[in-house]
Amino acid sequence: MPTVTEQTHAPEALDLPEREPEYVEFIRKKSDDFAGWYNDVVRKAELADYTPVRGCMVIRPYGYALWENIQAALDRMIKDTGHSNMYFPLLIPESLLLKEAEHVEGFAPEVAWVTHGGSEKLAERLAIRPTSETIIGTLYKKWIRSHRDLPVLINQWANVMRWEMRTRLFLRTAEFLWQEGHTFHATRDEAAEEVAKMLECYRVLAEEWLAIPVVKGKKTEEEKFPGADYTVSIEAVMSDGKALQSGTSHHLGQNFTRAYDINYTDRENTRQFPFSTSWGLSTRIIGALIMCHGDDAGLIMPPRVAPIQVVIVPIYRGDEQKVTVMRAVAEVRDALKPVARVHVDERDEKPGYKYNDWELRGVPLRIELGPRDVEAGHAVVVDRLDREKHQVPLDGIADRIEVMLTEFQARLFGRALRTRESFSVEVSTREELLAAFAEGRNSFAHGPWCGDSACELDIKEATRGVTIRVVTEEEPTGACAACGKPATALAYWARAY
RNA sequence: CGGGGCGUAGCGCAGCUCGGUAGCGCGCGUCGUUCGGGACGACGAGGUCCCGGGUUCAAAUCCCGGCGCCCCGACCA
Repeated sequence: MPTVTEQTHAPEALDLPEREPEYVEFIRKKSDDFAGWYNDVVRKAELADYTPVRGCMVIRPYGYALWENIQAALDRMIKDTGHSNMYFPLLIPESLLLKEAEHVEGFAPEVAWVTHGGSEKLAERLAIRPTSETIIGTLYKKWIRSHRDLPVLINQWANVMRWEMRTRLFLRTAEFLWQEGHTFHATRDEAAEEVAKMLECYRVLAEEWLAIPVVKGKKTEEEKFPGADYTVSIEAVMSDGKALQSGTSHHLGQNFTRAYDINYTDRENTRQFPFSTSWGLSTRIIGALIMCHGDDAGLIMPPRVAPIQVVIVPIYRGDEQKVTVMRAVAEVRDALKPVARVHVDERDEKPGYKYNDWELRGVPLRIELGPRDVEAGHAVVVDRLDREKHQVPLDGIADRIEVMLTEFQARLFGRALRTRESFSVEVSTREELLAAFAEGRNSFAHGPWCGDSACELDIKEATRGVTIRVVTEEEPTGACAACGKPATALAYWARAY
């Protein structure tokens, strides 16, 4: 300890820890206020913002670049599994929407209507699509004639609108972007195969691209899509312990094809109704990414979809150093281009400002390059997950960065998996199930279930909102954890977004 | 749809109780000094105080009526 006469700093500085803060807080703390933290991250990382339009957000360039990367990955999978993209109208005549009873009932409360064209009142009002089964079915009625026309495998990337009571950026907005796949098949089994195949695509997207571990399973009667025979989904656990449905795939049976009179002639020359499916994944998945991976410093982007994977922050003083440093920066940038999405931050700001800024935006790797580094022939690479600083030789830096990005992706997934495990609890009695959610606690509970809707609603009531996210094929052991009746499935209970 | 909160500079807010020149912080612009974890100084630009009525010599402030947004519940990808 320095004596008083040796002090070179303000006296109070001596009482503070030696260590510099690792980051500065510009956003609310995740542990204090999860919802506030989420909002701050979305807006300050410039993913999205509110607009003058009720419940509708603007997706800003950084957020849209992320969505485009997600889209590109999923679009590839959709095409590789034999589907073609097309585009249907935004507006759906009311009469079309009304044909499938359950479907209407499910969506009616949240449909927005167009009632006028110019100054003229329309004879029939038009719904702004909340989903497109009805318009697509109506058109395919014209095009499906023979068993030779099947299967129909199509997808569209579109916006849809649902007049939600309460909205949250990305998680629930009145207008959102998604893809909706729609297929028609000759047999129930073939449609079932399709439903499973597309859910698997969603799992791959979530786990392998977004580093979000998910549970695949079937929705209960309470939670399934209006008009579906059954719905399957991928469920992810956020870092606050709440679950988020992140992609769904529906077996529509013949419900829609009967309602819309879509039929074909089979080999035996008899009239048949095809079986249809639909499946969708929306910009909501970005909300999952944020809540799954983010920390107190902001976002953490999975490298495979990160708009910027590596950011280079040049450090220099004066023009002479600038020339030397920028030459090295250009070399590193060019070396990295073939292996990574790289960005050089040339803004006229101090390095510390840039560090915080890029951490908030979740860029996986940051390269700091200053005169000392150029001199020594290395770069300082800082990892967004643990903020460890690594000295990496400039010679062969691209190979090293490529490996680091791959490792980052795997570590991020591992971390998310551990988070989910920390909320996971196996329950076999009602007491255990209720305890898992006591006093507003969040858990991801799994245990045997009887399959009864009344039982599910009873738990929802008793816990103020806990629902069965999915049930899986796994063989249940023991009696229903909720009510003690014989179990028919293994269920996952959680509070959900 | 129930409950709560808020509309004042780009953003965050104070001022309103008790009417009298519209403020603070951040950000923004110019210049200078700075630059290895959000620097500092000087000067400067920026306002239908959500809208409409009313009271008053005078309204951001008081009264009446709208509108909008956010948060918490019920419903939902």
